[in-house]
Amino acid sequence: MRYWLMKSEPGEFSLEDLRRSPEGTAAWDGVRNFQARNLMRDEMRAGDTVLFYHSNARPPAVVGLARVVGGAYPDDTAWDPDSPYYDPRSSPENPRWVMVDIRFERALPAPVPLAELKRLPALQDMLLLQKGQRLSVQPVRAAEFRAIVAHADRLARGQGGGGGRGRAGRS
DNA sequence: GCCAACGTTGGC
DNA sequence: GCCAACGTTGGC
Repeated sequence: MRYWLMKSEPGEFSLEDLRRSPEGTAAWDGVRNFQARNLMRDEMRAGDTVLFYHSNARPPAVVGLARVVGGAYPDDTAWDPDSPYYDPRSSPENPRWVMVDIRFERALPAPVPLAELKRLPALQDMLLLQKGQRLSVQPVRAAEFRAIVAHADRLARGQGGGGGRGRAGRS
């Protein structure tokens, strides 16, 4: 099972929008970048876990978890002239873009803002944090995934920081 | 709103 | 194949 991070602008499609979708499931359409497409098409599998990231938000943050429902299939919004994702170079006979279905899993107990991610030593090499990096679909290492979820739990308990281990011997 | 960084396009 | 121009992403 692999881990991914997928970006969406909450004004376009938020984690809450996913939660309210039928069966909590929606097609991740509109990806128009070859590298992101190839990852969805060639690497994503049913059962993979997705970190749902709100980009262009205040603050930008990882806000929840989702599950990949199945493998990639043609993105039909590319064939719709009325769609903002229309691409005349794609056709049903020769689809250029693909999408996957993802299902809402849960909101994190607290969003983990980008600034917090940057503070965590375990995430120093995370793709999201590399300069100039802007892939909307990106692989995440298992250790990175665990660090983010653990930090969300810490933030929810109001323990904020350090990015380190929990305090020992609390009473 | 600004702008750095990046991807894509298309002329040559 | 090169590369300038352009459009987009996305944090700030």
